[in-house]
Amino acid sequence: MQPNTAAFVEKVAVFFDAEGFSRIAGRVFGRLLVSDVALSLDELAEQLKASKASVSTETRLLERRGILERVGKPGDRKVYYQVAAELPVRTFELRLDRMRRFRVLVQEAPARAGGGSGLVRDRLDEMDAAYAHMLQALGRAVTTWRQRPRRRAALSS
Amino acid sequence: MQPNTAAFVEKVAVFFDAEGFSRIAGRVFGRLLVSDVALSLDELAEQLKASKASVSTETRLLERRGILERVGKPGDRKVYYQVAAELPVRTFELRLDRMRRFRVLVQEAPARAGGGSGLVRDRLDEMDAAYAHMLQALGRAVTTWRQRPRRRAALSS
DNA sequence: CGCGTCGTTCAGTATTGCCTGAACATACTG
DNA sequence: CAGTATGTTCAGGCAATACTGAACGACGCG
Repeated sequence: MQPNTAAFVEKVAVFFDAEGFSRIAGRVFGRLLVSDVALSLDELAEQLKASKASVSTETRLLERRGILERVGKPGDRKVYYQVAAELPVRTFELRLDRMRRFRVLVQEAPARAGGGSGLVRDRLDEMDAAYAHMLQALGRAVTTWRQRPRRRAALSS
Repeated sequence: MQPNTAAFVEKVAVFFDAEGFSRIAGRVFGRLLVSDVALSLDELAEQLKASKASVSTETRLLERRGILERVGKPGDRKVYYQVAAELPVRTFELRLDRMRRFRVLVQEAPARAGGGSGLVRDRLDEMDAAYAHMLQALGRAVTTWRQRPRRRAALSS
């Protein structure tokens, strides 16, 4: 692996770290982001200097979140990982999910659910309205991106 | 502090935890979110059963991020904290920042900066375009929210 | 000035959770 | 069916860091 690539991978790793992921998860993602071929567990473990155990755990986590995909090769028992086809959309949906989860937290706040009125109530209502506004805008943006006009793409099937 | 409130505070705390903040930072924010008066360091420390040292550190962190505000009371030397006035806007701006930071990471990826072409290059270009699209939409949404028509608000000065 | 109040800083501890090696499960191969 | 390759799970070590108590500094008041 080129030193340039290694540096990039590490940057992605610290970013993921700050986002609540493990560092190895970030390395795996970063590595696959700049790979033009799918990589096996062993390849990832070796290139990232991490144990196969960690790589196995983290790849499955990332796969569950729709960030990675497993692919097979004919006549090969190994599992290969690559970045998800709809990666950008997927990452935005993950962000949307986080926002939605926080919104329900606000909605279920006792000061709000319990009726009543006052400063706190108003504040929470405003938060909720703001989240409604932003979530709608974000959802629409994802949709328009999905439907964006594309250059003639290579057929994949 | 009511048990309901304590439960809410704790929920916010675990959410913040997952977002990379410390748990106490989450507790402070959660508590202030449902308080109709600004709270002092000592009050926060006591109610959250945390040391004044931690609360001091975390409040200053949250203040630096524009999530909290310090306010004073006439004839009182203490510092009181409350949730920022423009809280919703601020939280979205923080999310925007994170996205922007990741975008520059992608833009500076060696496989992209180094010219060339191919699958990886296309993927990174697509990521960048997607981020451009989403960031623009988000920025617009924040603006429209800022300019939203409001009910007659109580004058604050 | 001296004293009490308040906030910050810092070294040390405790806890969390990341990461790993080794054992285990499963599936293929000859 | 034995042997091998591959992926997963798990207990334990270890590094990072969250949190605290105590010392410190600053400020205002009498």
